[in-house]
Amino acid sequence: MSISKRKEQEKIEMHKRILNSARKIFLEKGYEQTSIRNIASEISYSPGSIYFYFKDKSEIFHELHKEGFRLFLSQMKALDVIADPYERYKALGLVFIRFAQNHTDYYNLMFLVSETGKAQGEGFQIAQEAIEHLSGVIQQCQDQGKFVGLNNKFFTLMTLSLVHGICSLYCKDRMSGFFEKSSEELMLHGYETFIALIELK
Amino acid sequence: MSISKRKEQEKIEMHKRILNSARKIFLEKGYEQTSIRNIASEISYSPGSIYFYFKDKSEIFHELHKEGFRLFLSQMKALDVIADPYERYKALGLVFIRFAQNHTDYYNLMFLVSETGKAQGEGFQIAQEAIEHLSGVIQQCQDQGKFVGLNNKFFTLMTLSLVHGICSLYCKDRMSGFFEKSSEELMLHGYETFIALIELK
DNA sequence: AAATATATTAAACACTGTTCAAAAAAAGTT
DNA sequence: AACTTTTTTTGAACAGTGTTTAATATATTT
Repeated sequence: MSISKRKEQEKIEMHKRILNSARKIFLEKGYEQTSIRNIASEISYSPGSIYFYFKDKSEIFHELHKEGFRLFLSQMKALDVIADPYERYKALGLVFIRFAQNHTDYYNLMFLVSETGKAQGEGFQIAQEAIEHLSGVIQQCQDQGKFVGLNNKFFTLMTLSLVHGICSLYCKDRMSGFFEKSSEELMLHGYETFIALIELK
Repeated sequence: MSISKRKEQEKIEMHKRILNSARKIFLEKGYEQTSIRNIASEISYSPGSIYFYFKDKSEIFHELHKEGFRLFLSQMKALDVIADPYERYKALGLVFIRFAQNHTDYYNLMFLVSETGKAQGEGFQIAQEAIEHLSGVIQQCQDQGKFVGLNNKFFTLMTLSLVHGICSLYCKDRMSGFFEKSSEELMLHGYETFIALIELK
């Protein structure tokens, strides 16, 4: 029994080792520029071996995709300590922005790389969890008389779009050069302008 | 003289023929899934010949990239007939959304495909033209007492982020499934929620 | 020790972007 | 018309890609 357990453990560790190698290269070079052969040689394995642990390249990607979302969700939920819903709402946007800044490569992997073209099935679920969290906080704001007369779901979508838009422009480097300030500053200024808009509502 | 002119004409037409083939495949399959061999075989040419007319794959892409921006800019400028700046501002967002709907593949090519990683140099310029156009319309709104006390550039960036965010989610198919409505409806509802927010400003 | 199950590999297949020497076609010159 | 030069086109080659698979090595069980 302990032998088969050890075997299982070793299989899990191999799984991890591949994922570590893949994470490093994926985050560094992006989806297309990462090859199975690169991932394998990084851990001194043959390319074929990878396929013993993963169905294909896309499955490795999805694992990291989910990983990114788990990290992201944990940073969102860390804000639960903020008592006031509206303050929490505002902080949520900043979590988004900070995540895009500190984990640009993850952000790309999670939101901007398309690979299969189709929606991500599994990772899809955890993404939805993040959205429902945001929606819940907005509901709490509305319960306190904020954003009255505005549909909760549409407002959630709008908030999401705005923050994602800022982060997308940042991650694709479409922001620098447009104005004189740094991209990091611009993200915050853009978000603050949005906050200034809803401040009265 | 007329011979060399004809030669030149033929070279231009070959250029066009390659671009037509490339456009078809690029818009259908995206950047990575389009191969030089595909483009060539579509017009019954050898792969090597493509390189007589274009430096590399990326140059073909950039040509289409610029093409998309020209189309986009023309749709923006068609709104110049709207006299009221604020009405024009609102319509500009809808142009964005409609463009993403009607030319999803162009939108992907223009804003979401990254290929080189670096900012697009040439196509960059025409993108900036679109931004300055938006900024100008916002300035006209501010001249009429709208959006007072808000920095023009930051407000431009915010508007751009919001609309681009909506379109990005749409184009990457990250919108359907979240709520019960169709993606097309959601785009409009999201934008209308934003408009409802700034209506009072 | 033999048989079985598991894990790993190298080679192969059909692709990719790109280069380049050779061939073909067209144009210019005598 | 024949010869030369230039322009255009080609197909093979190179180094790379994801993936499959038959052969091999390792480890476990009998």
